[in-house]
Amino acid sequence: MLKSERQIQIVQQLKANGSVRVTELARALNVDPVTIRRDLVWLEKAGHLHRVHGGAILSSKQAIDKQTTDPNLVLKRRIAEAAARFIADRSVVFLGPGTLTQEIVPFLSNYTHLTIITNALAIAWSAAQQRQHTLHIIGGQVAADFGAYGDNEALRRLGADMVILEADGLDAERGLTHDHRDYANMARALFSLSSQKTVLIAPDRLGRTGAISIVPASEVDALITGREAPTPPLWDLSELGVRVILT
Amino acid sequence: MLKSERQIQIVQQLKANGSVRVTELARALNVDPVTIRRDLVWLEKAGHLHRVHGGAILSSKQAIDKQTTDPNLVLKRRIAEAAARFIADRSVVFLGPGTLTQEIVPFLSNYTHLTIITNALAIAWSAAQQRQHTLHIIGGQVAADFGAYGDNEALRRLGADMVILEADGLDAERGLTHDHRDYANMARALFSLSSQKTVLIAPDRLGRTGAISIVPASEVDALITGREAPTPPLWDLSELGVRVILT
DNA sequence: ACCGACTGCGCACGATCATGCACGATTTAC
DNA sequence: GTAAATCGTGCATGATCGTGCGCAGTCGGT
Repeated sequence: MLKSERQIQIVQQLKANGSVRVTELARALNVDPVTIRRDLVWLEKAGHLHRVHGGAILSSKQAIDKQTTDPNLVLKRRIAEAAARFIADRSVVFLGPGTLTQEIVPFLSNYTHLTIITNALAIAWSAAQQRQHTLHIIGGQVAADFGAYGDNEALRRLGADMVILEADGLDAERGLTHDHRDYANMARALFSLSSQKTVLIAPDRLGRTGAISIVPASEVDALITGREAPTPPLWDLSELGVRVILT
Repeated sequence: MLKSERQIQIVQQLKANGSVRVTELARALNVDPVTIRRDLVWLEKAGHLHRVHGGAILSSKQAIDKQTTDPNLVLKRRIAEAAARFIADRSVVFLGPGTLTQEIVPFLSNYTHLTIITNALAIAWSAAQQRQHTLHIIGGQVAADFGAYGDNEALRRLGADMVILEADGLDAERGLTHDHRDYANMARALFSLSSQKTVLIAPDRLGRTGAISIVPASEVDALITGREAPTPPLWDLSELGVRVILT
């Protein structure tokens, strides 16, 4: 059994019962208790549970999570976790606004130090809870709809090892697209921050064309999406030099 | 049963019945009374209940507990509400970082429209929940200790009808002071945003002198503090042209 | 194909924690 | 005032935890 599969099992059982025990999990999943403990340590850092002696219980934040009735949250977390693994420790990373990128933040608590730059208020707020990192915010007017802001002038002196953005569409002809004009313009400017451009996209948006073009598909270095993605567009993208990560 | 589960059970039963008895809990949860007692000790330290002979009852603080753990919050809210009344509707207001200024935000929900500028992450986050206002953020590196940031260059093109900051000390000789050097320097720059400078200060800090000077007392236009403030320094300040509001 | 770096996992060991029992001190009830 | 209930605390014991170490599988590069 894969580590990630096992951890999903743990979280599921936790949500079903409200608590889990190390010994029971070890017996049920047929692994050593120490492995379960390591899983719990990881899951606690990611904010999925609260560890106690003998097992783990739902974290207080988790209770709120149940309220957010986003059915895609599991998928979003999956993509976000894959994106987090893509980030090198001690590097400088830019996180753009969006619900997908936002889910990356909890997975960054395991890193010893990162320099996080963002223009998304929600990301800044959650990243600020992790004290070990350096956080930079790009100022400007906060847009009511996607809670981000952008002051193009403020970007000029900034750079990053990698830029992570999300998009509404990606196909070989029209390239990376978004349905919102302001977002597309901002994304275009943000991509100039780094030569390493990583894009998160929901699997059902692949092959779809959004309203406004951002950049040609060939400029995207890495694409992270779910394994439900349809194969035809993936082929085209790989030929354009886009590294595709399915998760 | 996990220790934490048992404690949750205890708290739930306590909230349901208003009181719990050690012997009953011990029998119901199938553990030794001494274990229950230890749980109660722990829960009392955590503020969840109040121990009495034979069991435990709801702590009197319990009702207030939902609101806060900060004993000064009532005072802070009082000062913040007075400050909010000072803000004119449809105006441009700058809110500096701090726990006092932060409490202003909830009182702004009744205004039809404000333009809020801030460099405090916590304030930005809570202000963003009120969609009717325009929110500007000043970018820069987020300081770990007071969660604010400041890029002096970004301030140049900004202006506001009023600036609201808080301070650690204010007296006639040394003027407005703060214990934190970075905050003091930032506050000095922020005051340049507006000719209307309003300062919030805890009443026990009046007449006290903080580590670093910000501006002379005469530059402060309005001072908002609690009615517990000692009279001697207030007199001096009034003579310097500072409008003093007690609440 | 080979090989070094990396990762996941199990085992072992000393440290820590949770719990029950015992016994003297304290409180409560009548 | 006295007896019973309850409490605090030291101690023993078993369960659980943290961590160093070694082994096996994986992956990218030569």
